[in-house]
Amino acid sequence: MKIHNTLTQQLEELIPLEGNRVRIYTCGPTVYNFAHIGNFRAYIFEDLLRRAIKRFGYELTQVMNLTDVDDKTIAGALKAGVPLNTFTATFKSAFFDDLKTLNIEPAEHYPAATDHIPAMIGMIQSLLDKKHAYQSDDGSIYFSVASFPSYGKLAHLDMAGMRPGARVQHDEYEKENVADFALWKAWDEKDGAVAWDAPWGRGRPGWHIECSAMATQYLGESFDLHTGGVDNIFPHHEDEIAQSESASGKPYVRYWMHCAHLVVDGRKMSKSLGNFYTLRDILSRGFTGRETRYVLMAGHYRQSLNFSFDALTAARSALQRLDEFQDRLVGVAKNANIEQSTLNVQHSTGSNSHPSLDVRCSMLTVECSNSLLLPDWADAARVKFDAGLADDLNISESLAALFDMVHAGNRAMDAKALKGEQAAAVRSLLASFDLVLGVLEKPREEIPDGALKLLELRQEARKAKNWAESDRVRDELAAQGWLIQDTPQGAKLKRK
RNA sequence: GGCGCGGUAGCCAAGUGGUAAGGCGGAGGUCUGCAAAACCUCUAUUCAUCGGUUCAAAUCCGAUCCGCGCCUCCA
Repeated sequence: MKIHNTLTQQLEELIPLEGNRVRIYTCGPTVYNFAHIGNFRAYIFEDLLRRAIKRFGYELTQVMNLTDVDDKTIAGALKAGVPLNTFTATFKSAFFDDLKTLNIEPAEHYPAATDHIPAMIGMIQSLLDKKHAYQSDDGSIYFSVASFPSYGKLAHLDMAGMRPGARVQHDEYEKENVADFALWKAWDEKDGAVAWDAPWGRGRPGWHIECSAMATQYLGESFDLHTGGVDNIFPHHEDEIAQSESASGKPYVRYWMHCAHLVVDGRKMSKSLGNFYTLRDILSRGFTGRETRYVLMAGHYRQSLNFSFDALTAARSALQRLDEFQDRLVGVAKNANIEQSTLNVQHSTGSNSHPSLDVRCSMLTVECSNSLLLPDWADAARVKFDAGLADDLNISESLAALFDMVHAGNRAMDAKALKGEQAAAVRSLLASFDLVLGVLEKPREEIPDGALKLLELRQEARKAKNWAESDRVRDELAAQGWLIQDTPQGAKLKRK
């Protein structure tokens, strides 16, 4: 599997530092508000990466941090008049709800910053001891960029050529160098009750230190992969490298991956611009998490994605086509009396399941036992699907493989050239694709008895060639939101 | 000013030297009592513009135009 490394600006083969396990740190949300779809673009990119890594046979440990102490969370808690942890708890919980809605697989660890203050203090102390950090007059601790010669290597910035701009805050006059960044912020009135005691004084951690400290605790001083949005490259990730490598004396991360921004109407979407949609906004307009996931996933992660409601509508159509195809496969398999259990051997159901090793193995076994049954076009799709993923998550190629397969499969079924066992094998292949895509599972639709009765009524009317009655019943069902789909195999109901 | 990304059909989007994937939309067709749904077929002689290299360029080189991001706490 090849991935684009921000550090080297090149495609590189992903090779874990230790054994078969990929250790990955993904920058998570600051829990001061509902996350917006731009945030979720990043989390879905990370989810796709995670699932692809697993598909290629690696084991994986993923950490996603929750930033629950910073200027914004403190300000939010103050405004709401509640303690910090009460304030952030709401948004932590909302975040996990949203992950479920988007069928994002849970990471192995979700450390919150406020639960790891001692680890941060330890790392800062080590940096002070090694003279990589200093205390300013107000008591804050700063990292000295001058003490880390390769500063700027990730963002490819030449610090010597950088000029102090107007954005440098007035209150940063205490720093030795404008590029120096806070490891620890001395307590300030605005912080209210939010403070911890450190050997050098009371205060709270700076932003970057939490990621370094928690990554080290859960993944070690050196690990494989670190991801985030492009806007994190500088200064956040650059600073993480500086402080982590200065503290440990070891290389911090081997591969860095960053996803491009999502834009709305061609403009950067950000909380500060206020032109953002939360997942809840999308849902309230009648779109589903599944459709949203499709849109956010379907573009290459290093390409900026222009979000639109038209794209959601297009995703709905594409997903319906995939659903039809699956239903059709099941129909063909059933006609050949392929056992239901074979058809159901499949993927992670729902967002909570960890496709554990067991599930994977059984999945692979099924795929193996079925692979001999796969028609050539399906096997070609499998090869192309994997080739796309292995090429720096070229999801477009993988999706093209999927749709090629749908097309070829429909043609084969039109020609009655697909045997029941083959249909079941193709269905299994789809299920294995969905271990990565997470969008193929059709939400189960319970059809109420009333609707089924009406459908029967219509069938009787049609048998009797009573077209007026048949059409009346059809209209009645339509009024209830049901579409009748007359197929050679009989009439089916479908939600409009 | 520095660094970086991008401009491919109505829309979205792959393709980094060998003659334009895929999705949505649209147009025809099949099926059907009629419809709908579904499926099938078709839908870019051309890749921002202009030059150059090459047997061969969307792909390489140069120039130009346009859009976007980062350059201190925003995924």
